[in-house]
Amino acid sequence: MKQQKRKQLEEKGFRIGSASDFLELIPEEESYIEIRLEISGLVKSQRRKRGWTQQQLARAIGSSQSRVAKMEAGEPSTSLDLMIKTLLRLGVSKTQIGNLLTGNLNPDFEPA
Amino acid sequence: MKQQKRKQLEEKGFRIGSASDFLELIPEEESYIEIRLEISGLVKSQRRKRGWTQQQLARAIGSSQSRVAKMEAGEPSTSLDLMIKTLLRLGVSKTQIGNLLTGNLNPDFEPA
DNA sequence: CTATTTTATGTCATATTTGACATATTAGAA
DNA sequence: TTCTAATATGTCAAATATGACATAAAATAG
Repeated sequence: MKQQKRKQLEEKGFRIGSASDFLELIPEEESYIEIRLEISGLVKSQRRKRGWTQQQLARAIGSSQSRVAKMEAGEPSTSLDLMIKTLLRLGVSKTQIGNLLTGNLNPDFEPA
Repeated sequence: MKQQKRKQLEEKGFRIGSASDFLELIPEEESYIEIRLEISGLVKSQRRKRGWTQQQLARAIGSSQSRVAKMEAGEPSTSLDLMIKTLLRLGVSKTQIGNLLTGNLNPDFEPA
């Protein structure tokens, strides 16, 4: 029942293309949403790691608590740009963000 | 003369914070722009690798040639979201995007 | 070189994102 | 439990991104 997943995403506000006959997400759409969710998840985990409230983080990036909540929920109303800026403000490096996407568990890993 | 760099970015449309006394970009702003430029650079190189014109790529993502040009130039008027969607449409994987950010030269590298 | 294709740049109406705010829900402590 | 801090959810005006279009500049043939 892929219909379920599709509905959930659309309720969240994602615009999903008509895709295949079985109404599955095409791989690109899956990957795109996956990337957003991983990034937003990192925002949440890093904020917590630093013991900050959403309110504190919001001030640090010149935004509001509700925006941070939406960002951490991966809502489509928040951009990857804002998420990346937020991660950087949290002290997360470009390399760490890269490692998140490659699936490497060690955030500070660097290839030879 | 960091002033120069700052001016160039502002002419391009980037909004730069007041930053330090020497009007340098704070590290986060540097990193953010760096990330955007690396991503946009990958769009350009991958499009070329596939022998596509900007017009062709534009059609593939439901956009326009001018938007692709701006994206490849890393102009602030184009979002990371659009760049990522574009890369995925070009067949670039999440892992490859990650490797770009970690600085790994081999796009298909995966850590043990 | 000239013609043709490709890419860059500027503008604009529309669409989406944004911070701010109110308020609901949840988590955690006493 | 009740009280309180934290987080989630909904709305909205302002800010920003977007596709489309025109046209300039640059690249590439021929």
